[in-house]
Amino acid sequence: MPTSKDVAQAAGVAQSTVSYVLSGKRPISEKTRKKVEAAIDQLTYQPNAGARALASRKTRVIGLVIPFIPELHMASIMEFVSVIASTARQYDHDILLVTEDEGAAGLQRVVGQQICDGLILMQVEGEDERLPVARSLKVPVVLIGIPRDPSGLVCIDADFEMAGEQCVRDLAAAGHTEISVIDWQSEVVDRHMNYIDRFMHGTDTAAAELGVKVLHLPGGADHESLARTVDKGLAETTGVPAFIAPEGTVQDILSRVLSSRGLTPGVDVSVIGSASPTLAALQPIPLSTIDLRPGEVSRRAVKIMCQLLDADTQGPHESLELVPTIITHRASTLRPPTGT
Amino acid sequence: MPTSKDVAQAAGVAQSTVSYVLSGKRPISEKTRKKVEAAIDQLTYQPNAGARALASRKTRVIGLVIPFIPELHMASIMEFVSVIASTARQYDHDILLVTEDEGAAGLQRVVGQQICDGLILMQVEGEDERLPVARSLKVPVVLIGIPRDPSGLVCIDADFEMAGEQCVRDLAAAGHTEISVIDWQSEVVDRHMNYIDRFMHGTDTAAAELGVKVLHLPGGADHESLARTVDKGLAETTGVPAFIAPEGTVQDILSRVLSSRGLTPGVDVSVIGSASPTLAALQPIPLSTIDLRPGEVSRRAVKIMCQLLDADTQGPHESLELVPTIITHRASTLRPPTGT
DNA sequence: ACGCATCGTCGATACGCATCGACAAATCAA
DNA sequence: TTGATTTGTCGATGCGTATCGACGATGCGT
Repeated sequence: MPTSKDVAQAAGVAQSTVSYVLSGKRPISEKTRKKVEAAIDQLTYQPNAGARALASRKTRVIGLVIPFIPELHMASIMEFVSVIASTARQYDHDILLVTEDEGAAGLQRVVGQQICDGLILMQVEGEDERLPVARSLKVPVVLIGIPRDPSGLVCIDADFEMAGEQCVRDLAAAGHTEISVIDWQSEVVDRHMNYIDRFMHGTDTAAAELGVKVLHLPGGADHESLARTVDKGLAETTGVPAFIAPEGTVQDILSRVLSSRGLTPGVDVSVIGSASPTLAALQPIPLSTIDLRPGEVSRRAVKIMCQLLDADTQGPHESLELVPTIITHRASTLRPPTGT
Repeated sequence: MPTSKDVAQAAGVAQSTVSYVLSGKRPISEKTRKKVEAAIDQLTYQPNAGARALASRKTRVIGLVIPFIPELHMASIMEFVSVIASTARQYDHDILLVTEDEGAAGLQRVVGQQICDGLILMQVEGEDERLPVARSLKVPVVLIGIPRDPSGLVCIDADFEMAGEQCVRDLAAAGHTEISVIDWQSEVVDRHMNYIDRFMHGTDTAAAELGVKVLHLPGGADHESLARTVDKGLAETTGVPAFIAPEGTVQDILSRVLSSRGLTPGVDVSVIGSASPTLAALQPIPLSTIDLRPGEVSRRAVKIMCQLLDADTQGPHESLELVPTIITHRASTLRPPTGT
């Protein structure tokens, strides 16, 4: 592997000059720059990351703490991971994976060893054992998710409250007066995922305002328990039933249960799920969705992180950003009565 | 951040002694070791990764090149990623994410900058633009997937041929003589994923041997095109139809199509899908599955990589490892006739 | 008791880059 | 013309660790 010294020699300049050509932190004459760049190309020189990190005290690596809760919809997590990695590259950073099974100690490790300059935590819970650690770390930390006490932390998430409101408003506008909201699976609820409460609060707010009834039902991961849930929802509904299923795994099962009950979404029942536009369109009956915008949340998380890294002002930052959700009507919900 | 020099001072020894305590590469007296370890604890010292990499020429980081093909089943990719990361930690290594959108240049970058000691490539295609690069790199590369020409490469994958055989044998044993194999979606097939051919070859081999008929049908990502495919399969079958759907996204849709055709898996149709045991059990009708063992493949990939890194013998290694697949009977396939 | 191998520790150096101070040359103001 | 600045480059130093050679201390056999 060639070093900057080799480049310097090939270009007939000092090593420091090569460094300045690369960083632009001092003026360099056009002539010298050309020479150096030619030498770099010719040797296919690439700066050594370790040496760079050692000298500059910046690794240009961001640690990404990924959850691995089997109950969660893996596909959506992958969407976060993928977008975060791509976006990081746009800011000339790389992503180091930190798995949950190391727990909070993992955070201390990667920061302590100075493997990365900052951390992004996914799937932050209401009360998260990682929060005290996150607060005490001397590197920027961005949370995806809002803990119960976000003080001293930088958080970003989809606006679940808005999402809940949008769903209820949309169904109410379609003429529904009784709406069943299927909760996340109990395994997830028990982890005190704060976004669940926010979503439910949104549905209730909108319901109270519009004078419609919202029924909260427990979610479930298996066909049978979810079938019971659905039947309960159906039993308590007098008009055309409406379901909101904000979780990916739940909605897959839901649609099957409904069809086994002889109900067709968009005709004698309304269903709103959560999925990307692409996925929604692939369903047998195009699914009306509430888009929680994982891609946008990911992009902004990385952006915030990189801003914090650039600013590198030490003060304990604190901020909270909510990404607006988007509701999209498709064939799985009743059409609003036209006219009037 | 404390350095090994600080530790040395606190323990009253030389910096090099601290280093030897940590690495164990030279004998250290019990007394000195205790002193040093106490100082390490007290200062909560952690070695600086950059400096370590610079001096030792080892980063203890493995680059993981993840695909991001929307057509692929994201959930299963996440399974790979997650297990790879956890396993790497067991070997005291970390995982750096390299996204596909950098293409082959991304590989050169992370290796050239010496951000990582080796690469694991996921989702390797039959003809992959990354292969020539992989061969030319001077670091170990492990491929998950088998390219058409695996010479000079270290590959590991599930034994798709065995999987195809197992599926056909299993259905034949249950009395089926006509079996429909639903291919991967055309977007995936067009990428020349070698595993598809291997799977199909396995089904054909077994079919020829057992004297049963295998019908290959195109997959599809949407309900409508897959429905056509299924109908074609049904039309060409005289007895009880049997379907093999080795792809996650396809099988989800398949089950709905079948139920909309009035067919019940395990009763008047057999279905074999691919899923982890946990997922399979959650289906409305527990799904008979061919387990392609992503977790095991991931673990072995990391293990191979770490062995290559330890051995650090330079010679161009070459190997090919196939992980046996596991077929599991559940309720979605007919029971084999008992007795005789 | 003597040479010799082993043990345990130290000091010095290299790893590749960023950065600071110094300095010569070029530019400018008066 | 001269002093003050700016521009462009160089040399030296430090970042924190691993590792090599050296060296005193210890244990061994004879």
